[in-house]
Amino acid sequence: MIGLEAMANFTVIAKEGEARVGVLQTAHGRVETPVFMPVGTQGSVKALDPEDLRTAGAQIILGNTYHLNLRPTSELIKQLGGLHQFMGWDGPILTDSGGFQAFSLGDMIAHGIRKVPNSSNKSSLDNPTLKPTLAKISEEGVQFTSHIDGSKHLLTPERSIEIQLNLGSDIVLVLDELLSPMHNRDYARQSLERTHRWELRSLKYFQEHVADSINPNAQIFGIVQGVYDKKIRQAEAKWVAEQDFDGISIGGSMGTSEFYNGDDDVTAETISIDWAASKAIAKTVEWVVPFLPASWPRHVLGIGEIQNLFDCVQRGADMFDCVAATRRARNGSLYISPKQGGKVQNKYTLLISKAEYKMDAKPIDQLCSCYTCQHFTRAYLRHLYLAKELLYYRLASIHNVYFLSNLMSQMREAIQNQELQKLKKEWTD
RNA sequence: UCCUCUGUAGCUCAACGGUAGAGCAGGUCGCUGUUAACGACAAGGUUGUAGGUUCGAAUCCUACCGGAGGAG
Repeated sequence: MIGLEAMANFTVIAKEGEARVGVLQTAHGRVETPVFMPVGTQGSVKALDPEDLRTAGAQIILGNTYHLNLRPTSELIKQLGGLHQFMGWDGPILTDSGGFQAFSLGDMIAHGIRKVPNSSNKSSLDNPTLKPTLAKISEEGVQFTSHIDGSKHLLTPERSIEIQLNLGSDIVLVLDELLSPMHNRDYARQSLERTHRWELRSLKYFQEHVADSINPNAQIFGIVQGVYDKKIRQAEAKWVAEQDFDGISIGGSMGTSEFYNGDDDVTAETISIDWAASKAIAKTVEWVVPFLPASWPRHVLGIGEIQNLFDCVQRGADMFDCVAATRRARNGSLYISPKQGGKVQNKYTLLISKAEYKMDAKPIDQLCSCYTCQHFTRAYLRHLYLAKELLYYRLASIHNVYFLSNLMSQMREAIQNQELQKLKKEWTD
């Protein structure tokens, strides 16, 4: 039954400064925010099944338009009842539009850069090397060359939404283009105008087709792009805020480069790549939030390192997705709390491969109540990791997902008690 | 007992008589809308031993020691 009294999809229930606790209603249940969303690119949060996800505290997960449409195709998934049914996850799903792949398979390769620059890849920013890419952008959309079989696929804004509706996504994202720190201002301006057109095309297609999709109560989020430039970001935020979206994703949060500088207390002379990696993301959130409707959930795309979570929540962000938790887990990097040695410098992680854990009978984190920490030692996990035992990937991923879910839960409680600053201090001092 | 082959990094193997290298293991790191169970870096050596030939030997010769195979 279509709700006559169009219930708000998002309700803010507590605030501390700009930070807020909210409840997001989706077609597959409610989500308490601020929330961390594990990434399940290909219809699976790598190494975890839906039950693992639940016990690890995941409320909502992310799926991917580009990957799922290449394989097994969104039409197949639709025929099998949609992504929820296909993968056995009955909770909320947010789907990315494929915009990130246009970037990561395109200019990110061409420019030889990483999403978030750091000192170790500064040289590549200084010396771009042009390499063959798998994605080309035009007004029509993104022309992909499949990384699987080399076949060509045109992803238009309309097609992106069609795919996401086929998947039965609860939160659909408009197709956007990310800007690389290597792009010049001319390119940036043209790209942003094109992204506006893509967003409107996405929205139109969504409005015309969602009612007939397998998830008629799906929502659609706009995306605010822009570079690391205060004025541009705010103008973009203003534009997106005027459109008929259910929420917003803040995209292109990727540090910065010497080309852009919109911050008052940073000059081209003092800016550094390291500074950018740690601060630019939070600054971007800070800049755009005042221009966004308070009733819109605010999602920061692709962000999820612990310091960034604190910085962005504090500035009014509600939702985060990030591959870091699960990728780090698989690569031997496991989250630890401050009392266990976690700090900004080590990104709140330990490297389980280190020789010092060879005989360590303690859990990863003695304060953690995840399944892994309740049952297994560092020594055992190190052994599994070095032996490349499959069990390692599951146990490590359970821990990292639980750890971030639990951290977000602590943040929600802290905000309700006006103690977010105190909690942040405990983590960052 | 004889014949053949073979001894190089912890392991498996490269290197025309001309600066001994690689993969793996082990070590230290990196990872932010996943092309990522991935990637980077450093370390690691009296080339089985003892002689000889040579400007120069892991490489050629001799002996010994260790291993594999064959014949008896």
